[in-house]
Formats: sequence, C-alpha cells, structure tokens
Amino acid sequence: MKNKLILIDGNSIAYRAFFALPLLSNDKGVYTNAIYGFTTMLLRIIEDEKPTHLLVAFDAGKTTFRHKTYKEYKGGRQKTPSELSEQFPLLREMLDAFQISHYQLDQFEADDIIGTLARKGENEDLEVNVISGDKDLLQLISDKVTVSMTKKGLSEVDKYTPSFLDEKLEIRPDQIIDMKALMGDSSDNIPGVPGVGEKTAIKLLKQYENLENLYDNVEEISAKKLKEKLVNHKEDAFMSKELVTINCDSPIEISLSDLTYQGYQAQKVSEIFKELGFQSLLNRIDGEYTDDSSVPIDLPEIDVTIVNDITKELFTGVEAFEVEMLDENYHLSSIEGFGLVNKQGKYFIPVNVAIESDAFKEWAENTNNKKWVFDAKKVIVSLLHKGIHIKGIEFDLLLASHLIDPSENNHDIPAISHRLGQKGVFFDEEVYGKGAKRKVPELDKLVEHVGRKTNMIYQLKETAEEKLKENEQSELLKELELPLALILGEMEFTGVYVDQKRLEKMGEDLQERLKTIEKEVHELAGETFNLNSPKQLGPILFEKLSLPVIKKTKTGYSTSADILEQLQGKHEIIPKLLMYRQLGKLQSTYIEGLLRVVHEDTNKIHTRFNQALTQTGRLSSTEPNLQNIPIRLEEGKKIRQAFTPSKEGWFIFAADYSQIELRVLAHIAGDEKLIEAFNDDMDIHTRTAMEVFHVEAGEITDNMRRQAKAVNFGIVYGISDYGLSQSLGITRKEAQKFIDRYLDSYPGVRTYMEEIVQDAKQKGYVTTIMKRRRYLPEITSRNFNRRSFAERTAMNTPIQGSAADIIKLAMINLSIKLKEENLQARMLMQVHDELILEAPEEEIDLLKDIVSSVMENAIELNVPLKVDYAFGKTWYDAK
DNA sequence: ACAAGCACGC
DNA sequence: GACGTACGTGCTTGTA
Repeated sequence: MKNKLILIDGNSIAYRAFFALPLLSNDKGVYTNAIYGFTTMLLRIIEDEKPTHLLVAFDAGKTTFRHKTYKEYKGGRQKTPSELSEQFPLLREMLDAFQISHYQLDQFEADDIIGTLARKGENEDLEVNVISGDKDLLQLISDKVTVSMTKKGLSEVDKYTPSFLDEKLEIRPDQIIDMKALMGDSSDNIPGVPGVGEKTAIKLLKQYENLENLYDNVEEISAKKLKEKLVNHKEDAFMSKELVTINCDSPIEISLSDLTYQGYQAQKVSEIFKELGFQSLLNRIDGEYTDDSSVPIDLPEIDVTIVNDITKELFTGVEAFEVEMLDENYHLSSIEGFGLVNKQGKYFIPVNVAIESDAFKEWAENTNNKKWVFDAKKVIVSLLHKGIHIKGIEFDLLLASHLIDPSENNHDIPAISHRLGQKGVFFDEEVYGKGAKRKVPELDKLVEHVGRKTNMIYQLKETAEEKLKENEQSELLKELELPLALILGEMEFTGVYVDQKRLEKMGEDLQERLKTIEKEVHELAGETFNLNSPKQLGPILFEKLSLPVIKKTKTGYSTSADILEQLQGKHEIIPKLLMYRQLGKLQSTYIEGLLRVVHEDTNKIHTRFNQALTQTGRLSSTEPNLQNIPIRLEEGKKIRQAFTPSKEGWFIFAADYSQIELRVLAHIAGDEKLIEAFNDDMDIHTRTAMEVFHVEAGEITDNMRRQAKAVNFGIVYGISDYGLSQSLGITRKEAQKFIDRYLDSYPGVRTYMEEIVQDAKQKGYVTTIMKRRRYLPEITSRNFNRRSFAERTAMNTPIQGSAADIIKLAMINLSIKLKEENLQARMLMQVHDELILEAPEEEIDLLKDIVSSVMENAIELNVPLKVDYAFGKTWYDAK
C-alpha cells in the first residue's frame, strides 16, 4: 500500500472548531470546544484515512517574513478570543498523547510548513492530503496532493483535486495565487485590486492565464473602469501575489521520517479525555484500557441537603435562591425544584414541599428576607404562578452580568462564573442533554446541579457587586433594573387579552385572498410553484419571465420587497407577489403565530421581556414578540383590533414619547438649534428640512420632509451613508452629502459626534445617562469597516440607550404612582418608546394626566419631553 | 437541527 | 459586480 501523508492546518481547524461548536467547558471551567472539535476530526482521520505520516502545523507568532513585504499583513484582524487561545496548550498536550507530530517555525506560517512538506512528500511519491479551511492552500493541489477544505462546521469537507477545482472555479491550482492577487482578502488585509471579486478575477485569468500576462496586455481590456483600476493598483496586485504565495522551500528542521504515525497509546489518550471531560469520546478509543466505573468528577465535593420539611430555622434572612426549570418559557414550564444557599448550608427544596409550606410563603413574601437570585423576573413570575408574591430580591446575577458587559452573549451561571474566575458548576446541557434528548436526570444529579448553581449565585454576588461599583453601576442595578424586573414580571403575568374569534375570522378572510392570489400568480407564471420559496420564485421571475436581475444573493436571485418594488410596472405578476407576501406574513406570523401562543387557561398572551439581551439597554420580547405588531400598513394594523382589554368596560390606553431619541440627542450634544427646535415644539422633520435645504418652512415639499425624516432616522439608529442611501433610494455620495449638511446645520451635534468617538477610543466604552455601558473594542481597529461600525455605535448607543433608561425610569415611577392612587389601571406592554395600559373607563381621565406627567417628568433634560396618548376599545382604536 | 431569505417593529 | 453596513424576533423553505 502506498504511503499516505496527512498535513493539518492546526490554527485553521482549531478556529473552525471553536466557532462551530458551543462554548463547552469541563468541570474545572476550562473551555474545551475547540479541542473537542479538533479531536473528533483527528479520530475520524485516523480511522478513515489510516495515514502513515501525520503532522499538525501551527502558525508561529505575530510577525512573519510576509510582514517585511507588507506591514499591514493580517492587520485589522480581531484578536483571538481568550476562550480559544487558552485551549492551544491543551491541544498540544492532546497531540502528544496521540503521538502526532506538531510543528511551528519562527517567521513562517502553517501554510509554508505544509507547502514545504507537501512538495517533499510528492517527490517521495507519497499520497498527500492537506486539511484546512483556508482557500489559499488550494494552490498546492496536484496529481498527488489533494486538499480537504472544511465547509460549514467541521464534519463536512470538500476534497479538492485538480479536476474538482476546475469544476468549481474553472481555474488551475497555479492560478489560485493570481486569483487571490486580484481579489485580495479582507480577512488577511491583502489589498488586491478594488472592484475585482471572484467572478471578475476568474474571467480575467481564463483569458490571460496569469497576472504577468494580464498586465502585459492590460491595454486591450475594453471595460474602462476595470482597466483603470487594474492599472492604478498594479503594485498592490503584484504585492498581493507575493503575499499569498506559499513558501514551499521553508527552512524546516524536520523531515518526512519524523512524521511517521504509529498509532496512539490508548491509556494516555483516555486520561486526557477524562481530564477534559470528553466522556463521549472515551468509547471511540481502541485498546483494552477502559474504565467503566463511571468517571468520577473531581469538582470539589458539594454537600446539598434535600429539604422535606420547611421550618423557619431553615432561613437566615439572606439567601441565594434559584428556581430550576428545563424549559425557557417560565410561563409554561414545570418547576423541577428550588435551590437555597445561605451561611448554614446548601439546600434543595422539592416543589411541593415549598409551595405547600406556610413557612416558605412567609419567608418569600417578607421583604425583609433578602434574596439573591439569577433572573429575578423568572423567579417572580414562576412563583406568581404558584400564588406566591416573592419580595426582597436585592441582587440578580443575570442583570448584573448584563450590566457589566452587555456584549457577552452567554449569561448562563456557568459562563458568568467562568468570567468572574470561579469554578464548580456544570452547563445545563451537560446535565440535561440538548435538543430532543433534554430530560430531567436522576434526583441526586438534579440536586447536585441545582445546589451548585445556587451556591454560585451566593459566591458571586460580592464579586459582581464590586465590578458594578467600579463602574458606578450599583445604582443602575438596584434602583433601575431590579425594580423594573418586578414590574415586567407583573406585566407578563397579567398578560394581554386577545380576541381569538376576531383573529380566526381575519385568518379565514386572509386564507381566501391568499388562495385567489396564488392561483392568479400561478396562471401568470404558467406553472404552479411554492410562492413562499424564493428559490423557486427566482428562476420564474428572472429566467422564465426575463425580468431584469437587480440583485443576487449568495444562493440565487434576490426577490425581496425592495427589489420587487423596483420591478413594479414591468409585469403584472409583481403587485400580486407583493400583496401575497404582505398577507402571507400577516397570516403566518400574526394570525397563526399569535393564536398559537394564547394560553388556554387565561385566553391571554403572556410574552417574555428579555431584560438582559440588547447591547443598548432596550428590552426585547419573545413568544410572542409584542414589539413588532404591525402598524404601518392599514391591513396589518387591523391585527391590533384583536388586542382588547381583559375586562368588560375597560379601555386600552397607549402613551408614547414624541421623538425621544432626538430630544436625548439635543440634551447630550447640547446643540442650541436642536434644543430651540424642541423648546418651540416644532415638527422636527420639517425643521431639519429647513436647515438641511436652507429654505423657509413654507417652501418645504413633502419630498424634502421625507428625506429629512430619513436623515433623522439615520442619526437615531446610527446607520451609515450606505444605509441612508438604501432607505432613500439615492447614491451613497448623495447620502453622505445629506449627512454632512445635517452636521453643518447642527454644529453641536457634530462636536458631540466627534467627541464621543474620541472618548470611546480613549476609554474603550461609551455610557448612557444612567451609566449603562457598552464596550467598543473595534473602535481602534485598522479595518475600516469594523472601525466605522464601532464609531457609529459610539455615537448612537448613548442616544438609544439613554432613551431606554428614561422609559424604564418612567415605568418604575408610573408603577408607584398607580399604586399610590389606588388605581386598577395596569401596564401591559412596552414598545421601546411607548407604554400600553388597560384601565376601567372611570380611570381614563385620571390616566391622561398621570401617565403623561410621569413619563414627561421621568428625568430632567435641557429640552422638554413630550408624550402623546390615546385610548380606545382595542389597541387599534388607541390611536 | 440549522442556515438562508424574508418581513415586521422601533 | 464589490463586502459590510441600526437593533431585535419569527416565519417558511430546504438540506442535513
């Protein structure tokens, strides 16, 4: 049998594994996902490919010989996340256990090591296979060298041979470097020729073979723009070619004979698997060494007592408390048990023991008993479902973690504890399994897990509070987010009544109209197809009906609404498709979707507001999302007729802030003109139009106001010139001109924008009025796009985040006021800048005053806050 | 189970 | 025909 050499691009595969897998960690809190992914791949290679020679090559360090050619090589790259870099030493240990050679070489990259050894192997007549996710390596392909390219994830690879490459890209292996030289590579910061992408590069190479010949004949290129760019960036192109060319003659100190692979020692490998917690991989190892006494977990022991009888003595007045559920939706999920940790011990309380106990209820409902929890709102709501009104929550680890750094997207107890430097808790997934396999484990496992989690809350409270104190955010948690959690919990528990009959009736009407339109579209198309499938629709529009292609997506033709709108008038199928889309959305998301989440027992919708998710401090809403119920188009707005008060004779009352973000901007920026505009209570879009177009109020056309509105919108949401150009259907240059003129008109805003970016660069973060924080590490990136995005975020987050702070303050004050006034009125929903309540008729007049004054006075700014309100028999009518 | 494409709100 | 473009949630298709 022929000898087989496998060369693995270590960095590339580790990166892929890291991003493809969830952030797993073992019982000691060490992250293991990249190692796990890497190892499964190794096992598969060893089993399936049976290599005789094997090597894993790594990149050496920061600088390489390529940096001499180009200082900016790989510039602007995001730093390797620490969660990944900490896995590399362990990965090397793993390779040692497998007795697999691994190698790195100062000043050279893994690519060069692989290239050099691939050529050597080829010369010795070995069958060579390179494994990587980096397309640059395709240049090594030959009759004897194949390259396996990981696709999404790790389990799938494309095996590139010369013929496969020809089939895919229609070029030869040696042309890869010419292609890359023309295209550039933004991830490695290789410039290439701007405006040339894969398609153009290949077209050029088909005609001219290589870069040198292309430039010898550049004069004959007819496309003017393209030729100009090629000529202007000739140097870049040749330098890029040099950069992407793999050095196949690197000064390596190892030879092929060092790479011989003779199998691994099962014992060593299984030891390291156990250390890393790779239970599932243990039985994939050959050899006699197996240890079937279930693997002991060497987390420090934890002693959790199961409580079967609750007495007052169980409580000390300060305890960590946890409600354990397997389903995210705490309105529906059953409770598996409660965790309780105090200075006396760690306890697990079975559900019935707790809720049938008077002592438990007394403890929970007494505000003097302080509770430290994870996700206060979940605790509040799940106990409300059991008739218990828990009070005295003075710390929430989830909310604290989100305030400390909202960009962390994992706020599980294990993830937080890892960040705060504590170990000793499992991920839910490790204990419960995932997907369809998720289930409640045996009691002792459950008890231990709940005990560990609750203990972690107990342990981490101080550390988290110290961090908050450092950031001056203690008040933000205690006075804003925690009280808000209680209010949101009550809103969710109260729920919103929906008129199901009305929804069903609307659904039936829609169904008929959809069917009619579908038939008409099929007739116009001359065939039946699935209207909901862009994949099927694309070819019909752009091939069969020959409509002009405006935009393509990765997988085919774009058929999005803005594209279809541009095709209006070209074919009578277009308006029908747009109507079908509009009605189909209503039917699936808002009629069927809402009906699906109505609770049987209450006939109401009980959303969940996520208080610890967004980067700016806004809330979000799920199951259902009550923050995106249609309003713009009349057809969709009718959905709101199904949202009605829950009691006879009551009304829906809705109040919204007028232009709160722009008012906040006026305040923060201290811009005189903008402040004046709001003091005079002017129509802000008209005012902006006057400033931007230098005309008097009377001369403003509808179109000017529309454009000014889009610019204001852009300022509020931090969109780019590109974003503005899209929303106005103008060029990017024109959009940029609008932005410039806006900033000329409001010089205070310009100064603010400049200063906040500088400030963010210096501090690394921006803050809101209430000291909410958002870190912007990419603001110093050398990558233009990343940096620009961070800059816009720096400008926008204080505006949007402060607006979010203000409405939260208003909700807290309103809740207090409603109680003081002994009103039955109650809040039901929050939609970023508006509050929706329900109230008995006799309270409406009072509410007009109370709600608007509480909202307007939530905070003192140097511009007035303005609130509009309305009420009606349904949400639709409250307009 | 997951990605892609699309569409709704602020 | 470039690369990526405010924030979210949730639907349907299509492939694994």
